[in-house]
Amino acid sequence: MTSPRLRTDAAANRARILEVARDTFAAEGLGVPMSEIARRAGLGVATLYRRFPTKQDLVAEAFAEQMSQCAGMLDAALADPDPWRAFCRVVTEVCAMQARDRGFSAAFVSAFPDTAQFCALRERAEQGFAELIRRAQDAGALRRDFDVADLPLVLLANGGIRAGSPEATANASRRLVAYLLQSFRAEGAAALPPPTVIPLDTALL
Amino acid sequence: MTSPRLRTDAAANRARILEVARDTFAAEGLGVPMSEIARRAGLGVATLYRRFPTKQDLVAEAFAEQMSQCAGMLDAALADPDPWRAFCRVVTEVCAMQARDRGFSAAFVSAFPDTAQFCALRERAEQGFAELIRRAQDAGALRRDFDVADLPLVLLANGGIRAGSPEATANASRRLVAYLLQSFRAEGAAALPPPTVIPLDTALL
DNA sequence: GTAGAAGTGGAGCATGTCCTCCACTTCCAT
DNA sequence: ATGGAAGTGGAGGACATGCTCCACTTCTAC
Repeated sequence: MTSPRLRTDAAANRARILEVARDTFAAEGLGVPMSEIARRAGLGVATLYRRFPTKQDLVAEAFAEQMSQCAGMLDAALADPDPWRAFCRVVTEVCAMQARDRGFSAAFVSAFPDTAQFCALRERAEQGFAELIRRAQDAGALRRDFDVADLPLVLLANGGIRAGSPEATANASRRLVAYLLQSFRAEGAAALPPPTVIPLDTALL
Repeated sequence: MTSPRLRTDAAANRARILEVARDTFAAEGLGVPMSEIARRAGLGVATLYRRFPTKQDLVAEAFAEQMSQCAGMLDAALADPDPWRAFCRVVTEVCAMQARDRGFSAAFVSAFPDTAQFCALRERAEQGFAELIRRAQDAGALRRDFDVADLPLVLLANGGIRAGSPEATANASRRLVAYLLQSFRAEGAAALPPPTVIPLDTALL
């Protein structure tokens, strides 16, 4: 991939850029200008663009780690013998991650429009989550009319939560997720309007 | 207020601007440039700025109607003898409005930072909603740990819902609200993380 | 040490948005 | 009808942001 190895100083700079980008995007969202990232990394803009030809590229690499972290969470949940707990864990953890990282969901749609790698990851996530749903429903814990499309719904809703401080946001998100998980239980389930497929690309501004 | 009355043609233009602005903001959000609004109204930008010195002013006036519509919904709900139905109605209707209008929630925080009129309206809405909560809780329909701060939470979450078409958005929003209302019922209420006060100004981008 | 490839910085281009300026046009009281 | 206040349009100033160009610096293989 990165065939010709970078000079040592360049490699260090590249790493610093990514580190700064991760922190900054997490704290302030994807709206931060490239020049600001460059400034914080103590570099010129040109350097930044030499490593990451476009802002999307930078965002994509900056969030790659969290991407696989998500996949890891799913695998862990799939290994859990208790289906309801597994389901809750995934929803809770993904939402917590989203609440922690301001740019996370935006990165999802803005940075990986249709790279093969991303599509594969998404495909796997969908199938894994569908499996979790099936198990939890078969165990009688999750309501029968819960739909795969309800996960994007939860993520969209959770993505809307933005309180003042990071802590406040995290708290608010936790409470929302707790509410939602209670309504996902099979017990008192009353009728619902039908689910809606949500096209990911138009979902987030 | 508008002491020196406008010339008839100017008044007509002003009205047209507001009409166009309402439609455009509702359909495409507040991101639409002023020049675009002017173009659609068949006017120059200067005219627009003469009537509404700043974009905020235009937004504020464009959404004033919906503002009072909200107040009306609250009054209607307060007149409802069934506390739970009243509570559900307010949540459902406000969320539906928000889902219908892309600029609605953004307008709330961006356009009325601290005009006296707006503060008064908000104050009244908060007190009215608190009253609805109290009644529904006293009737044993609404869970005891539901907090006033949960309304902003719902609005924030609902504001995050953006599917492709207006219809899809409306559907998705309806489903989310249905889920939430079920978890707000007193019956199966399990423990929740504590509520968080949400500073409105920082809430929406 | 040194040549030259690799890397760098900052000015600056292109674009988009809010808003202002001012020469021109339109309405209305007389 | 007409003078002048009220209204208007579009160019363009100010600013922000993604990205490029190119003269200059730094590293590293020899």
